[in-house]
Amino acid sequence: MSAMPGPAPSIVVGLNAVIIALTEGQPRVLTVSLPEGAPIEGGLRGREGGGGRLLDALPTGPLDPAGDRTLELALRRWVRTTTGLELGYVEQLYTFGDRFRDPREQGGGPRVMSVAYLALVGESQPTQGLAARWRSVYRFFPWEDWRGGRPRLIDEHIAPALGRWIEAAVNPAARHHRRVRAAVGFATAGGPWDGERVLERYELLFELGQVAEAAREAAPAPAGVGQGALAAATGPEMAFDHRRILAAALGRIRAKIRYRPVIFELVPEEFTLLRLQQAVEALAGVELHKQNFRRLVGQGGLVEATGGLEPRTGGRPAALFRFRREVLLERPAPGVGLPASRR
Amino acid sequence: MSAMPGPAPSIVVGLNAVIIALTEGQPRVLTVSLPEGAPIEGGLRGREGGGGRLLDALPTGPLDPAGDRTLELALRRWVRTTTGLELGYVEQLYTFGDRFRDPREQGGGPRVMSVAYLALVGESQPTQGLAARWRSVYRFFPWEDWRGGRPRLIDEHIAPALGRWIEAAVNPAARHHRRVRAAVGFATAGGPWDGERVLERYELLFELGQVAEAAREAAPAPAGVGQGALAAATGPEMAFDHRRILAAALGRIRAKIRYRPVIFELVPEEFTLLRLQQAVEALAGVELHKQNFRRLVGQGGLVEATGGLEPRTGGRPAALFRFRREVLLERPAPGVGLPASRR
DNA sequence: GTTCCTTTTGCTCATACTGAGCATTTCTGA
DNA sequence: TCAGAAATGCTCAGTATGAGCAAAAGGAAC
Repeated sequence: MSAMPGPAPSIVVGLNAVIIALTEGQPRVLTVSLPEGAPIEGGLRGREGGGGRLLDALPTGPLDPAGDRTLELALRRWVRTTTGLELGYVEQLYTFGDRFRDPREQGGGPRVMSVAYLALVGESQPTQGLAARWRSVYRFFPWEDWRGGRPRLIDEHIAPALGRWIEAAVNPAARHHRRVRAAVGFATAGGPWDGERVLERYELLFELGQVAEAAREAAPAPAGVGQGALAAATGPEMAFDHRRILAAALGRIRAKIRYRPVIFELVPEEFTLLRLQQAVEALAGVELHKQNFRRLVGQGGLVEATGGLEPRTGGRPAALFRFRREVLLERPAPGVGLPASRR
Repeated sequence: MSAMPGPAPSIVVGLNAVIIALTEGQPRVLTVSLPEGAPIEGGLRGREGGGGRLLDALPTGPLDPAGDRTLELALRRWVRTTTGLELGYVEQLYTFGDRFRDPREQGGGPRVMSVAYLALVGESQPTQGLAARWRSVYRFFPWEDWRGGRPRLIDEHIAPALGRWIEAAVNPAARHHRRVRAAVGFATAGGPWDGERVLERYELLFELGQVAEAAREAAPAPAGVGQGALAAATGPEMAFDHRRILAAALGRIRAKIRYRPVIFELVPEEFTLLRLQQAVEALAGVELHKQNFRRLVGQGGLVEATGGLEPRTGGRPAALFRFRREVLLERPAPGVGLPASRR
């Protein structure tokens, strides 16, 4: 294909962890700070070396071909040794292998592939160590949090940009295609908001030049907006394509909680129904009808009362519940198939 | 970790295609014949060289690091050039990277990773070329096809093996754990059959030593059953871990048709509702209630009548329908969320 | 202690969706 | 012309869902 100068091209494979926890009612992701321009592979590294700005990045580790028996075991071990975190639920998310996702490939560097994993850890896990920190997921996707109602950002910033983009199509067919993509992704045209299309929306914004990462592709600044203003509007950029990976992870979790009881990985052993509901709301990004949520998980056999009470609720004490594992035997797809949104 | 002799270990990355079509009411997968012991990477190859038996394998191609911009584009191109097939729907399935999935790794060969893709092609696509052939998917998973009722194989062969395996647990806790796995996977204990747990079931059978591939792991033949008898009961083996990959693909499709209109990728532009239903049934592996299926896709806005008629039905002519694309704008997850099974 | 506020919990009710089956229509072939 | 086959139309009970009212059970202020 394209002729590159330099040594024979090669492939490097890394493991990538999207580690999600829930604290203070916010979904959080474990990030590290990476100096701009650092290589994509190689360990959870702190603010070592490098000259550029510091960007948030997902922890990325090398894959030792002579190491663990499976990729998942390798990931678990590598996370344990570098952060001290013991991962609970782990699933493979996606493998990212676009060319030039590590810009050093331009200069003859290897093609860098990342096998990304999604991991959930209980909220009590300590942050321990290094330059790792828990960041709110919605910091990077402010348009995905509808818990306080439809985010202003959408009508004030995104919708106009979508409108300009639609109008700029080269012909009616392309315009129609763009209109459909905008409508499906961002629920313009009165359609429903689909919380699971996180990746689709991020990639659409990228194509529009409305996320800070887009400016890296040598594109001209989009219609009168600087990179700083972009970050202020649609969230800070992350290193490499890590925001894309995080978007894929959020979409995956949102889908998963509906048909697998993964939400229980993120709450303590015993919990009140309100806490459980808030956990679901935090991930789904929408508020739910309290009584119906209670009916759903209770009559659905997902939880059982422990008999205990949580006294300090500010009102009537709340009963404590635990996950009822037997549900796995009874229902094919036990999850919290979201009840009505609250507004 | 483990100390291997020989040169520094390295990693090889390949692309793997599970290409599914629907012909004669059967879901089919494109396979190639591979002499046992051939290397896992490198091209869709025919019956060239090698001395051993011929095994069915999934087409596997190399990844050129300096090639296409994305992995998906690389896959499309490679399939097009080697088979002439123009893929329609394509999605990344999973990345397989267990150690020793290519047995040559034992002798110092590289760790072989495969990024597997799931692709759907219309039924009219020609088989063209080489040693590629369309195989019935259920040839490899006879316990997954419930269209003629609960497969005999389950009660006559699998359930007894599960029973022995449960009893052989080392302690009560392990026994309970095994019992749960068996119940969830194979709907023993009266629970529901979950058509999407294809991979889980295959891996369980593998662990039981009840699929032919298990014998490759230097395990002793399981309680009085030879490898040939195994293949006759639970289907022929495939090369490497390709049957595992195919299992993952079948499970993924079964899940997907419920919430995305992918079934229309496998059916002609115009179709009768019975044909559409049979397509769904073929993939889901269960029979559906005809009138309710009709109601579901019709009132769900998934299809619209073209006005045409299909005369030779053996009875009253059937109306022709087409996929109604506008549904994407109206519903968040349009699919054929399966109506009641027929029996 | 009484009152107000807050939160949990219980319950109702209309509507939509699902599983199941009966009945009618419209063709082909004997 | 009649029997058979398949498509199509329709009903009906049971269940699930969206929405909201109301009682119960605590704490805090007075």
